[in-house]
Amino acid sequence: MSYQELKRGTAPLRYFLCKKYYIISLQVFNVFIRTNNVSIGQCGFLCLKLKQYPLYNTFIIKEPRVVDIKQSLFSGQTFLWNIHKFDFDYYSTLIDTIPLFIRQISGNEFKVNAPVKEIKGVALPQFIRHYFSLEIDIENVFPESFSRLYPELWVLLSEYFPLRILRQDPFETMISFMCAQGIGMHLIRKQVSLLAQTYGEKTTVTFKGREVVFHNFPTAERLAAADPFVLSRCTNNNRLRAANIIMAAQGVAEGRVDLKSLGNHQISLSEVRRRLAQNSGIGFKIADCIALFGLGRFDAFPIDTHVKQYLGKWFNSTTALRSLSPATYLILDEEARAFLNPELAGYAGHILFHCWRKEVKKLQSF
DNA sequence: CTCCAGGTGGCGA
DNA sequence: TCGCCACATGGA
Repeated sequence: MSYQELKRGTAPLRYFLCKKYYIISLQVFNVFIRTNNVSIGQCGFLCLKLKQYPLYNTFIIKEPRVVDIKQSLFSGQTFLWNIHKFDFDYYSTLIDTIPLFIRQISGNEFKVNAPVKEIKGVALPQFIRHYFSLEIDIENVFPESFSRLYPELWVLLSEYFPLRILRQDPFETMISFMCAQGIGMHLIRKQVSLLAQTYGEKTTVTFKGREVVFHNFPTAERLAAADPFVLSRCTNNNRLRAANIIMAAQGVAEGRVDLKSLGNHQISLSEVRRRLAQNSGIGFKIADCIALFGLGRFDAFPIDTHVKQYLGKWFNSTTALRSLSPATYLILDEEARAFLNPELAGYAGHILFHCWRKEVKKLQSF
């Protein structure tokens, strides 16, 4: 099959529901797999666990392209990489599954299907639109004046406009970001993964004749009843973090922490932040992350070490030179809202965040 | 060996 | 309010 033939063929988005998980079988974005410089076929189906872990809080939709599978898996630049990355990091079974997919694609089972009618349009099921926040238009994310005020930055940023912020489960987001304090992404992912494996319900799914094992993210009740010492094996042996997670889970399980009501956009952002930060182990930054990724509050603007850095470098904030105390945090938050659209400050901030990490810091991990 | 990773909270000046 | 420090591990 020639490359041109492959390029013409795309398949509709298909999806199906397995318990809490959506597994998407997709060929939508005209992604092609290529190994050793030889195209072996269109990516027939990438198994994407749609309801993935909150640290993977972004998703990039790019134009049709050919990707080198090895390069894309490890260079971290492409849409395809992101999909694989979800699966590879968390499910060893899927590490075996992907090569299997490739074999199937390269064999007789591969078929070219009908073209996709809509990718960003209404043809996509509503939950997909919602999950990928497809209703957010990049035109509104940055104020009109932004490209005039920061022309060089604008060029860098444009590469990141297809980035979507995912609307994820609030509890899962809360616990996951509690694991994300002052350590690298590698360890953060490991912790979340261990929590799921240790306390999450096991689900076996038959997919294309193969058994695929998933672990649901643990329920609040399950974590609330956990032993701190045992749970600390999942939190980098950090007893304090383990205890905080258990207390937070107890709060949710007992209804003291009502994440659902916090999702009400009538409540002011500062009130959401205040209530979340009442939990031990949750400061302003984690609270804003929960709001942004778990509560769909795209106005929430989490400030971490990277954000602080780009506020100083790109926007000449002298406040960013100070240490990140709660007081400094609030000032930086105000400053950022002055040159961003306050309603979507967090959405813009996340685009800036990834642009900073990749283009300036040259970090590989998403 | 040192420094830094998508922080938080406790402490003393 | 502000500057340190512990918390814990691992990769560069």
